[in-house]
Amino acid sequence: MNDVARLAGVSLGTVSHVLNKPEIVSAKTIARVTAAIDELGFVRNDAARSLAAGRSNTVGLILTDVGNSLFVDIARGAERAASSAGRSLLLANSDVTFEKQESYLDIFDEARVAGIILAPLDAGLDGVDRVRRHGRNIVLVNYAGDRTDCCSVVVDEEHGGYLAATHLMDLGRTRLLFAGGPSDLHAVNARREGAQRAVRERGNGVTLQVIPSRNLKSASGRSIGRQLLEDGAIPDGILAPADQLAAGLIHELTDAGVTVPSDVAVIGYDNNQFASEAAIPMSTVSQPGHEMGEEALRLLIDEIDNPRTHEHRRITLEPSLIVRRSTVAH
Amino acid sequence: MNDVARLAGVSLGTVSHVLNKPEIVSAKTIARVTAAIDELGFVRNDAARSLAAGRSNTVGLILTDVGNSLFVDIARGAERAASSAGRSLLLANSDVTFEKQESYLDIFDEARVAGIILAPLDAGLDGVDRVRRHGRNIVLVNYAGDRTDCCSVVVDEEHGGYLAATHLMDLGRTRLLFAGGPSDLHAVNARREGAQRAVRERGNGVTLQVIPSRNLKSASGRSIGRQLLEDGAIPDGILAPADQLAAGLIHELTDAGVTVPSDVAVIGYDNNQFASEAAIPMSTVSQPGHEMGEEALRLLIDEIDNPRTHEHRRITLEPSLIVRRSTVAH
DNA sequence: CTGAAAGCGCTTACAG
DNA sequence: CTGAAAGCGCTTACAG
Repeated sequence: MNDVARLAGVSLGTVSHVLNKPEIVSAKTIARVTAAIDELGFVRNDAARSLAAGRSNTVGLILTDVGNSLFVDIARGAERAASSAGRSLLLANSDVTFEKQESYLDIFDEARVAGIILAPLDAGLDGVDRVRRHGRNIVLVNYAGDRTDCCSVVVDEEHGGYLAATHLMDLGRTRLLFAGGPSDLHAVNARREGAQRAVRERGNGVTLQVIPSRNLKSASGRSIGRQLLEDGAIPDGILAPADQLAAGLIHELTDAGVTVPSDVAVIGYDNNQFASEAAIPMSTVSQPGHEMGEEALRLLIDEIDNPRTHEHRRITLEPSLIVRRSTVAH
Repeated sequence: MNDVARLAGVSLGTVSHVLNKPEIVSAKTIARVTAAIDELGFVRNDAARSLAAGRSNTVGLILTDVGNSLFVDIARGAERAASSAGRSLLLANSDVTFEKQESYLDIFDEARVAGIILAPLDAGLDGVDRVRRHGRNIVLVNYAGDRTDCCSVVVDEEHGGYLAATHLMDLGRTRLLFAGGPSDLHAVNARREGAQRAVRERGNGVTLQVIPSRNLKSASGRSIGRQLLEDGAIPDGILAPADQLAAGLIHELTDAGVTVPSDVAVIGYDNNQFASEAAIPMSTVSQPGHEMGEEALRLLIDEIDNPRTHEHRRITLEPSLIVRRSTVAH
């Protein structure tokens, strides 16, 4: 920057002003300085800038699982909102690992980013406190426990379960199964409760069985499918709290000659990319990932820009039903 | 850090030494300093550290498309290698957009990261030059054009096409189709050439037709499928240069009553996550994403740590064939 | 093994 | 509108 100032024949401070507050600099000076910048190929040192300014321009986003397209959508939404707010967005993947989540929180904390958006694991929100004590702004997305001391963007998981169960009952299914999911996962519980409420409200002799599983992966779906086949008691409607799990289930059942959707209608959750690509395109409950990312970033920017007046709030978005051939033949 | 020094009763420099070169500090001092750090909840300011040290500890990775699980694998591999090298890895998603790729290069450049791993678009490698002129270390992954002035990790795409075609011929297929892909994409061309070489070497009256498409998405596969059905000339073996495209193709054909694999065997490319989850699990050519990420990070670290002795090289990894039910019924 | 001091490259009141 | 100068929080020779 010194070189730029010398070449342009102005002082250091003026170059800085051109970069940060061009509106207070004369057009002529701006032209001279930008010409010098181009000639020298100058790139501002962001470390020095952050240090001197006491704040950074970048925002960090920690995702639970980039293998799940929901989080990719969140990232895209956040990225769009960030670039229209003139901020850069850096990503980190905690890969469903608590230690990595904590480690990335610390990395962003050390980097003195302007703020952090965290899609947290159920495992614990301790890191959030640690980072907030250092004055870091943080917004939670996708899961927020019962925290009200920071902003969050969540989806009404209970309603998602309700939508799925209602859909199956509308199709005349009466022997329902909520298949899979660890029972210590908040989202899974909420989705199950929504399904149970739908069945309760509808009454009419509809039953809802529940079979938990260790995780939400395809293999869990397969093993539940095997179990159903062994017991010989196949339900006529299945709700799975994850598309992957639903895919494994469909797989196992159709391999054994069970027909989807006529024998059993199956609905997943998350509207993952592959849900529409499967040979039997999958009905699912879709979460508005883009919107989640955008809203989260907007809340964060508000907190950064208006530290005084900012009020923490929780935005709850609604999931939507997507009907494909795993529940309704065409 | 000043507060830490005061509380521990040592000088600033000593605190810094405890953090960076504990081996030259006495055990007693280390204990006192770490106690003070814990008590104060001190977190080192990375901007100041980078500025003073003249280098950063973090490495940036720019991915083409986090929606493609190949890139997620690359990120995981790089992440693992980074953490075992004591570096932090920050991700950015260029989302198959040239402007975003360039913008993230600049962001990492401004941040003075220790190095950048770029999975570049075919569109152009100009940004690479710009960033290298600023002394930034950069390693290319997945595609490198003909650059030899920086390290790169690529996969033998031609061999992948060869593997796929050979597999189909081994199954006795004689009327092959290389389906889809824009012909200006390097990877697509290389895969097609590999397939053509396999057919040429094998001879034996095997034919290989080529139908290009605008992109590699599922919809392109569907439209090629429709075209084949209209023409009434269904090949008995299809190679697609992307799993998504293959999925669309399989979809369209099976909907019309064509049986996969008995009527036509279909093989995709990339071993995306959904390839194994599909109702007809898909044969595909797998690229060693984890290894690509690890090797790229290793090359980068070598360049960072040994600026004098480092020699640029290109590592070419081999793809492998994964056989599933879209080519071989069980 | 420890401390004092210069310096990294910027930003930002402040004075003019 | 522009310039001179202090200071952001560290690292790192250097001296002891």
